[in-house]
Amino acid sequence: MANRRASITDLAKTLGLSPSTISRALSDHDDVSEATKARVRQLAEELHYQPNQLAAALRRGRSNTLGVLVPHITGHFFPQVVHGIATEAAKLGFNVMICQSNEDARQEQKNIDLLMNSQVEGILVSLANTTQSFGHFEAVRQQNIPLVFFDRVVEDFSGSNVSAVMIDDYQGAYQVVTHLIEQGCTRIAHFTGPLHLNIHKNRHQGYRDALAAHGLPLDEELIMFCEMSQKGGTQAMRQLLKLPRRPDAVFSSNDLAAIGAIQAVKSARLRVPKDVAVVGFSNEMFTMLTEPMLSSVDQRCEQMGKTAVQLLQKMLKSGPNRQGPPKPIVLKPRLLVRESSQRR
Amino acid sequence: MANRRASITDLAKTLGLSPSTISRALSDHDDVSEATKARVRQLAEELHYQPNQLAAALRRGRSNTLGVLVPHITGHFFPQVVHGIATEAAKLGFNVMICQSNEDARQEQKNIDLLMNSQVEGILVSLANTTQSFGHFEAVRQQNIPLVFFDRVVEDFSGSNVSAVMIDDYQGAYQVVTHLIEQGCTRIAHFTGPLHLNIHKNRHQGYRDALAAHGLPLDEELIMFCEMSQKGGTQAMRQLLKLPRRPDAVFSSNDLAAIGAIQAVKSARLRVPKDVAVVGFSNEMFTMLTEPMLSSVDQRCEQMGKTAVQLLQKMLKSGPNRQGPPKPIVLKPRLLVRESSQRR
DNA sequence: GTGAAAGCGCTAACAC
DNA sequence: GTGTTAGCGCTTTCAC
Repeated sequence: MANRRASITDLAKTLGLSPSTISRALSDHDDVSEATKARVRQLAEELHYQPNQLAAALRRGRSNTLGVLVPHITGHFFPQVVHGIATEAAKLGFNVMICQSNEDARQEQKNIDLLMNSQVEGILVSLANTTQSFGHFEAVRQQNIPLVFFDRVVEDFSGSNVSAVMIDDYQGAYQVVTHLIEQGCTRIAHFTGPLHLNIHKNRHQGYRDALAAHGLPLDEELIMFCEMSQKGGTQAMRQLLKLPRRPDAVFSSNDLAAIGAIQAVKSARLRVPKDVAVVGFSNEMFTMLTEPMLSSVDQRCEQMGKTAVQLLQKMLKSGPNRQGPPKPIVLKPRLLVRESSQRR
Repeated sequence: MANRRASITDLAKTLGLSPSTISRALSDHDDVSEATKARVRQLAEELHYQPNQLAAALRRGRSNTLGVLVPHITGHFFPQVVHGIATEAAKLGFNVMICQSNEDARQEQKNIDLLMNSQVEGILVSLANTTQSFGHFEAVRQQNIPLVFFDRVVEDFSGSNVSAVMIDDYQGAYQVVTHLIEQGCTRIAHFTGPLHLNIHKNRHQGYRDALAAHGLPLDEELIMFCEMSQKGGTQAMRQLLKLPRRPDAVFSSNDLAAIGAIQAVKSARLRVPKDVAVVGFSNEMFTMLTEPMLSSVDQRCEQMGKTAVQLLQKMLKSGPNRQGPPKPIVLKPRLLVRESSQRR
């Protein structure tokens, strides 16, 4: 019943040729006559011959597969990056194996092993947020399997086949604040999450530096450490509006809290952006749905995936005998100015 | 330089044992002495031995890998389903290879071939919307590779190793309309996209039948064929509000248009849900962010992915000698009543 | 232009 | 308990 697949040996027997000739014909090798190629191709077609990639990969020592390890495939960011990875990988002729660490260091380790056992040719990783030690990547480095970290990277992990792609959060924040200043805002508040997370730390620093660069004073009471949810944003905004001198703008470290801020401003009968301009971060899908539409920062998720694959490809092509690994790439985020911050 | 990986043969030589013993020891086979197992394991550890899955898979004729083919990994729905698939597959010990058809029938075909060549043990597919013919699935059926369609299924494609998972759109719509009627609404409008798409057709039918079942008249002027975007929803709602007898509720076939409707109602100085109750479909992330929060229908995306994998597993375990394939599974959607439709 | 032969790394049937 | 042997399906030298 289970119609065994036709193999090269089968084709060979049927045509009275040797397996090697069949193999060569199928891969369009120069030194097979056109006539033979034609016969082979036709029979392959008829029998629905499907080359066994496993066998080919084993023989060649190349699996043609890339491994991807992400914390999860939910929310806004990772699906988009994965989409970018899958698309670029397909373009370059790679298959993609995807694993999730579920933000768990142990699963991350197991998945790294799994990917290596599956003989992937390269690995793309975004770290689980519980990962503290990096022994499991040591093995990857030792085997000289090209490794690209994206977004959540190990800063001090280098090697001849290791690279990284990140987004410049600092720069994104800096752009936001500069933009707000250009719109005439002078008391710019900042919503941030815990600063031990890089994304918040860098955005926070960009905020401070942009203020300083434009000669604006830093008012600590405008910096709100809040839960970065809609509710958190609403609460933080309510507090700010009670200040004797209330802010005329908010830069929120994510979009959710920014939306909360807009809602709080509106329910205080103030106007966005006239009384308070608001800018978020990440360019989530729903930024287009609010009234007014929320200005935000595009993190170029797909580009990140694409770039990560390209880095991998570069390492694969040049082999380990090279002047160091490709430099880490830092993507420039794009400020998207929408209604919530456009005052003139 | 490229530290070749240790192989079973290497372990065998080092320990003065035969490869088969090593293999058995590593897979914890009963008839290897504990002493030997211990020695083998220790050496394996030391040398960072990683079994070559490719070779094992080739030999066993089982790759331990499932293939997933989706139109794309963007938006709300597919990432969630893929997440469900990946999670369940990992739980059952499968790797997952993911491809995107980009809504293109030709790429779909190529990817199916690719997955088969990669010797996946089963395939999960959601059809590209351009797919008209199904020859490429014929090959899968012939090879007896278990195949599960999810969400976008081929209705009349059956086989001993083919099954499907869908969501009951009709039922979801029916629930929505029943709920609105229970809230006291009597003139319930419906926003729908083109009816040649199954999702819209079924939701539309659910709408009609629910009205009829509760003895409410069907008013064709309340059925709006509109673009299912925020803007489309706004425009459709504006038109409806101009009617002599305006509707007191809207059931939109998706969330985006529902949000548009809410905005139109609000800017007409009417209130949601008091004057017009609104319910969407799909339970997108942003339904929680609107004011009032949007009632919607949860499509149970993750559950769909999980169920699809379980169906595959069932076919794999029982083999082809069975009384027909597992029955297609139709998931019951869940109505989530939020503020936008709660009138009492 | 084609064939013979070896072997990728692993497993499993069969010996002892 | 352990070893011997063969082979999964393919590619690739080396021969002719």
